[in-house]
Order: sequence, then C-alpha cells, then structure tokens
Amino acid sequence: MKKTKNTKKQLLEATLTLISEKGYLRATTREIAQKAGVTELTLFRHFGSKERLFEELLNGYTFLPRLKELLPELEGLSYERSLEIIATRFLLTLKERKAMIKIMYSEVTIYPEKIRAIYNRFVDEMRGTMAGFFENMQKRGIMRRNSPEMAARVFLWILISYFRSEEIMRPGSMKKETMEMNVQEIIDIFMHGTLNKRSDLSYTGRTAHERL
Amino acid sequence: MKKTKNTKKQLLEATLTLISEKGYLRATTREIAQKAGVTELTLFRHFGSKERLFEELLNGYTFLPRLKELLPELEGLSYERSLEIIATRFLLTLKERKAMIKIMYSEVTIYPEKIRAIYNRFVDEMRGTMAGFFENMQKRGIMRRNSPEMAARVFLWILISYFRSEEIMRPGSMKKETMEMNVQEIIDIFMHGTLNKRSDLSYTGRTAHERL
DNA sequence: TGGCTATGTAAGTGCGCACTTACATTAAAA
DNA sequence: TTTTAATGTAAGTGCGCACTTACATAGCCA
Repeated sequence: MKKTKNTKKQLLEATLTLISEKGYLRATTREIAQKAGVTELTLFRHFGSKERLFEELLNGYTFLPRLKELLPELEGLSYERSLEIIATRFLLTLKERKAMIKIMYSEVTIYPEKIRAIYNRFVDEMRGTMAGFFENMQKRGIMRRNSPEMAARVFLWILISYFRSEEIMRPGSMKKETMEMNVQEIIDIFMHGTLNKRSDLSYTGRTAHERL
Repeated sequence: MKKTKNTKKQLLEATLTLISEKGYLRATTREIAQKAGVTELTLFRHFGSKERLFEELLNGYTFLPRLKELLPELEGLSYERSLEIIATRFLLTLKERKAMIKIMYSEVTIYPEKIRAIYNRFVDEMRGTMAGFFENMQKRGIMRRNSPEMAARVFLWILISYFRSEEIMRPGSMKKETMEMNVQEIIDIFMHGTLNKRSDLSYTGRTAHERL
C-alpha cells in the first residue's frame, strides 16, 4: 500500500466537518476528498456513494458520554454542587460533539430514522443515568418525590437548549466564565425551584442571582 | 388579470411547507410552483430567483406570540396554574409554527444572519414577556429572587426542548392528554424545584408525580 | 523480482435543477 | 371593444454534481 492506511478515517472526519458546516447537499464529494487529502475517486472506491459515506459516518459515530464514570466522584458533595458538576461535564460533551449535533439538527428531515436513532440512543442513555442519580437522591431524602425520569428530562432539556442558544443561535462561542455563571443560575433554579418558600431562606440564604 | 390575485401568497405558503419538509435545496422550484397551482415560470416572474423567494418568506414571516394578551386573563389564578396556562399556550404556538421552526433548525447553517434574526426576535420577545411576568410575581412575594431573565430563559428552554423532543425527534404528534400531563409535571418541577423541603409538603401536599 | 493493493491522473457521462426565451391566452379594466 | 396585466405552453440552456472508465504509479509482501 501507499502512504496512509487511515484514508477512510480521514474521509469520515472530513465528511463530519463539512456536512456539519454546509449541510449534506452542499458538501460536495470533491470538497470532502480534498479536505481528506485524497482524490474524489478514492472516496468512491472506499464508500461507493456519497449516501453510503454518510451512512457509515452515522453508524460508526458514538457519543460515549462519560457521565456514568463521573457519578462515583460526586460522593460527599452537596446536591447542588453535584448538579453543577454534572451540568458542566454535559455541556463540555455537547461542545465536543458540536459537529454531529449540528448535523442531527439540520438533517433530521432527510435521514429521519437513522438520525433519530443516534439522537435517541444518546439522550436515552443520558436520561437513564440521570434518572438513576435522581432516584438515589430521593432515597436519601434529598430530593422531592418527582418522577426521576421527568426530572432527568427537564434537566437535560434545559442544558441542551442552553447549549443551542449559546453555541448555535447566538454568535460567538461560550466563554468559560460566562458558562460557569450561567450554570450556577440554571442549577439554582432547577434545584430550588422558583417559588418563594420560607425554608429556602433558612437553607441557602440567597439565590445564585443575589450572590452576584 | 386572470383568476387569483393571491398567487404570491400561495407560492409563499407552498415554499414554507416544502422547505420545511425537504430542506431548501431539495425543495425544487418546479415542485413549489406545482403545489401553489401555478407554473414554474410564474414563480420566477414573481420572485426572480429561488433565493429571493426564500428571503421574502423569511422577511414576511411573523410569529405574533399572543402571550402578552394572555397575561391579564391570569389574574386571580395561582402561580402554578398561571404557569400551566402559559406553557400550554406557548406549546400550541410552537405547534402552529412548526413548519417555520423546522426551517429555522435545519437552515441556520445556510442563512445564519436572517434565520438567527427571526429566531432571536421571537425568543427575545417571549423572554421579555415572561421576565415581566416573573418580576411581577417577585413583587408580590410569590416567587423567589431569581433573575427574572434567567427564569424566563429556563422556562422557555424547557418548553422548546420538550416540543422538539415530542414533535420532531420522536415519531407521532403530541396527544392533547399526554401533553397536559407532561406540562403538569414540568411545571411542578419548574415551580417547586427538586429539593425536598419541609415547607413543600405543607404547601402542596404532593408532587404532580405522586398525584398520578 | 514480480505481483498485489491502494492511490493518482485525466477525461467524460448523464441527470437534475435553476433560470430563460418566444409566443399564446384569458380575464378584467379602460 | 380595445388594451393591458397576469398567467400559460413549450422548448431549451448551462452548470454543478455524483459517479464512471481507462490507464498509470508507487510502495509492500512473498
């Protein structure tokens, strides 16, 4: 063989980048090949068609959320602090996977089943993990008796929307400090809720907003 | 003139539908014209190019959220009930605007400025209204002293993600009853928060989840 | 060394699509 | 009735793109 053995990998990477930037139809095979440093013909020799190239990208992609490994490290921390750490880690994962996330948002109409499958696999896993975490918090009497499933969904929804708002709909990338502040406020709301109750004051004293 | 005077309107409607279903590039001018009941040539005589057709669609679109008109009707209702009603109304608005929302999600990469402008106009207006509502609740001592802005953002984020999850990423459309139940659980979390506090029990007795 | 495999060069094919041109028709306004 | 504005019919143009074919070349292994 000549030169590199990882041609396929580089083609898949170029595909990921270009399709996330310009969408499936606007990302031409010529451009993808060029970005991968090979000829267009090589692309077709490896994947046969543009469609199969895209499918292989989708099939081979894994989000591997490292959330589960994170949970044991939270022992001893407060509920609030735990949520903050989980949220931060989750947002970083989203940021790392930004390219694929953009694809999932913009190409659902075209590849409904496959993209939904990936998306749901990812979200379901996250939700399962979080639901487990919440169940645990309930057993310890730390959390109210909400449905852990729904709590997990709401938790993830907030963060996904926040990510989308900051990273995709608003210009400029999330700054680390802004993010930390926002996460604090978000978690504050998620944890305490928004209703004024006397016990709040005795427990936390002030809201994240007041601390600013 | 011949027949209808509203050719432009019908073309714009067809454009909205088709682009939301298949994306900008896959929605052909031939198909759009056919759906509008006119010839392709008529389309070009009216709009000059496909791009300008799309631009006119974006420029002329208005979300007109009727949220503001809704607020006065909430006088006398509980905080929780008010939030439920607002959430339901907001979700219905999203459902009605589903086509444009799908376009905004899938074509941001291609028309960043214009789509972001529309999106932000919509979201900012909603957020402003909600922030006003929360400020009012704070003045009355009903709500904790969170940042009303952030509370509004979180509130809308949850609902938008919920909408997306049910209407776009999961097969099948939101059933009315399921939606009502989900909204109850969501609002329950948003309002009370997820922390177990003694005053919760004295105030509401049980969570939405326990009521099921 | 010789054969095999991965890649390259170059030229081309066919299709779909946005967009055009020339001419005809119809209904309403004048 | 004549004129005019909006639409239709029909044929076509040119471009970009996915994909192909034929032939050449460079490194690896037996």
